[in-house]
Amino acid sequence: MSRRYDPHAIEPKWQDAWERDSLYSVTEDATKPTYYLLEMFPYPSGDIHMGHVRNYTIGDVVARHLTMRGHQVLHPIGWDAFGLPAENAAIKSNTHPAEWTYANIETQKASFKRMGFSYDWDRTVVTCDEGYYRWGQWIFLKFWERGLVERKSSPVNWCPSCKTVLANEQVLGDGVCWRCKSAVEKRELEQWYFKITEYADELLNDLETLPGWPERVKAMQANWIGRSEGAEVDFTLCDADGEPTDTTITVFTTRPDTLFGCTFFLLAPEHPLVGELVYGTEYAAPVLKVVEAAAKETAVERAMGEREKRGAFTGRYVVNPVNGEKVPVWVADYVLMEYGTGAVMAVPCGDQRDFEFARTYGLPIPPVVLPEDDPALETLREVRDRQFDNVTWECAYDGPGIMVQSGAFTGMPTGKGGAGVQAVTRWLEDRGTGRFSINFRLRDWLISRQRYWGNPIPAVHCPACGLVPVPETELPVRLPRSVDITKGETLADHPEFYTTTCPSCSGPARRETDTMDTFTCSSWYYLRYCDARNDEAIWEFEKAAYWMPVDQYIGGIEHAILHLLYSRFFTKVFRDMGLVTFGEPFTNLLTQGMVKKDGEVMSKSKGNVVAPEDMIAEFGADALRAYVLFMAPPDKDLEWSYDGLEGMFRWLGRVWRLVAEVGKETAGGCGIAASGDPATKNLRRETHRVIGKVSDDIGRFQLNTSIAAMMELTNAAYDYRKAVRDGARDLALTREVAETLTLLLAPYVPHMAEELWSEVLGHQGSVHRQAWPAYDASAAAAEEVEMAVQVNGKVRGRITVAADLAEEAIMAAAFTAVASHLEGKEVVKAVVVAGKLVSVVVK
RNA sequence: GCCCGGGUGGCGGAACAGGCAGACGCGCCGGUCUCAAAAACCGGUGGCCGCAAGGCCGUGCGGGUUCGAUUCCCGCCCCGGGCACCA
Repeated sequence: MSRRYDPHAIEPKWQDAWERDSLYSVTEDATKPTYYLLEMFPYPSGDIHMGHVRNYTIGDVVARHLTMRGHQVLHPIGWDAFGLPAENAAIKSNTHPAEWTYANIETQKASFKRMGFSYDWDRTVVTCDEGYYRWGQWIFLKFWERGLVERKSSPVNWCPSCKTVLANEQVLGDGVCWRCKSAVEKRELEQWYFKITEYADELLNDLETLPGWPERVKAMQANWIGRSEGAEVDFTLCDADGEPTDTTITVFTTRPDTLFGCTFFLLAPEHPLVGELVYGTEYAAPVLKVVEAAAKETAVERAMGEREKRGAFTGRYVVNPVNGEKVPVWVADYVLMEYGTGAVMAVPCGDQRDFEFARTYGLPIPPVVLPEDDPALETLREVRDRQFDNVTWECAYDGPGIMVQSGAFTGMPTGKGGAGVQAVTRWLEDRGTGRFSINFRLRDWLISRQRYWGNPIPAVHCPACGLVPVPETELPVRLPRSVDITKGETLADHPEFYTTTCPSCSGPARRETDTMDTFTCSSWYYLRYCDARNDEAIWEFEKAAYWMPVDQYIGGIEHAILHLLYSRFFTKVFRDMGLVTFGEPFTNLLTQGMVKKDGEVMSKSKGNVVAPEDMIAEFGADALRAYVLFMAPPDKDLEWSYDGLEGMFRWLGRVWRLVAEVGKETAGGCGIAASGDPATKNLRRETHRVIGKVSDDIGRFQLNTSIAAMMELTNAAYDYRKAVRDGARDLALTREVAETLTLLLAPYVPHMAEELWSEVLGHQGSVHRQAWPAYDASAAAAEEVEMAVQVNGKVRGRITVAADLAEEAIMAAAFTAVASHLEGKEVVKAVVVAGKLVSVVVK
């Protein structure tokens, strides 16, 4: 054993030993409580960065801790290995995406082992392995059987840089691609969809069943799903002469109570009726100008939010079902085809956008809802028919109020979800011209991608039979290796791939050449870990039932919607298929903060990257692990500091020397000791206080304070050595403290703890197979406590009293301690807070 | 505009349930050892006043509740993130 702490000597040694002994492989064991701890699996980008180090270290500490606590802990890892970066890298370096990907996986795997992570390597999944992606295709077929797959044409997001379409979730708020950040364009294309909207209600409602998720993430998902209650209202379209036709146009509104204030009607520029309405009329030119301007607009421009509204009159009218009034139909660029029906009833007095539009184009703004304190209410309260056509307001009013100029509903209180809303909806339902309705912002998930390095969609286009699923028995549809991505080829360039016969009629047919969104691969990997090597089924029901749901999931906030929403959707479908019995995959979620340098995220372009490898080379993996945990609570961002890492290494050196000295001291046995002196008592108490603190803190993910507590125990042990000279020490206690500290440290600095346990303290068997130190509350309890004495809120003295002293006696001692401050004053009140302080109020 | 976070020493951060603000670490200052340095160790370290004992101020700002507020309530300011022409 070397005298100094030398991580470079001990870390690789133990990493090899753990691998040799398969120390972290687990199987189902009905006698133990289970715990499934999962960190989001990485994309194999090559080198690991500090974000990985932090994410996986947090998980590793918790996994190791729970194992020592007697749990059967599933702690797997794998690679989210399909995706565009592999294609881009392949083009750059003239290799094949597969080669690049598998080489990177090896590099990353080596880095993870070098960090000492306790993964069950036998369960590794790699999503681009045939044995994995075939089950992804199987899922696609099962979804299809259940009516959850659809191929349809609609306006979609197109990333010109990635040369593929994107799902709505994959376009960031400012209208750019989530991966490459280039501006996304709109294109009308036929694509494959998963009908996630069928689960919209459940995805929203079940958020309430997830108390272990951060509020922030739940709020973001709820926001994204965007449920609105309201009504559908049918407006009858008039012909060119203004006579009603058989055609109705339906709108969705959250405020049917304001229908009487509808003075114009709007269609989205992309609305299919627009061309037909203006064809061959004098209105065609100005309307088409608006349509074309909107079409040219990029998603970035659209995402800018409220801008100048543009529109044009179509020359046509619709009939308002509540009052039979004919209102003009306009095309307006602020109406979205993607939301609701692409048509809107405009109520300028109650909607700010309609208000601005009306002011721009000189359309009337009659008031239909007035706030209780509006002076105009007096004259309008009883007025059923429209008398006032134009408010003088500066902006629309959408708050609660009284309905006016609203026929039979006049005088009724109303507002969002108010009585008026319900009354008008019922009225419409009775006449068949409207109905209660719920609308979601969430759109179906566009899953097809026009790229090579992904999971092929198992479908065939047959000229006779249409779209035909590939039979289950023919899975997998293999992704051919021969595609030359460096020439920009995709599956659509490979006749040997797409030429096929129809599974239904055996006639010539064309295989689908799109691949699936990589988010489909990551939506079920956590289930596959439960039975990763199964070739007969996606997983064995009992094995998934044994481990799932994931007890603790750890990953980045960037997946607050994307991966986490998709996975929840998949799990609900699996439940409906009978593959699992639960509807939520992740019971608890921790979103870890970013690692920053100089206040900014580490990135190559900013040139502020700190390479984990360099830090390991200098201080070892253990110091790096402990450091990233110590510098901030896991969910907060942390600011990297080299000096801080050095300080961590220093502390580990101190622990090393302490345990080494104790090891030497107690090598020949602990003999008799049992001194009852205060220093010894104090150290014993401190030891148990720290056991309690570290145990609690891990449970709360306060890993930074748990390390601080271990530092305090180290300091206390050194204080004891200073206070009690060689030969006089309680060796049994000294040994107990050293062993306790080693056990507490084991999850954090697994190599050092292993070396101390076996080589320095001379135990048999891995420290990681030992039981977590037992916390003894009575041992941690102090016999005497120091209490502060406050006079009028200021600390004026201190008393040290027996912990169980009666309140009157404490009070008496306190009065004595602050006698000078009480002189000549009258005590008005005195409060004793056990173990903390005495508060005296004087006059 | 709406919804979440957050604002505490020179820095990262503590304070679990309203109870002594600043744990722990970094940095800095002083010291021991050394020819010197590194390492290690010892002591100090919120601000102001004071030789000292001690006193006053102090958790973004302004109020409030309370014996007592970083913590609870009301009203603001600033920073970060998410969503946003969603009818």
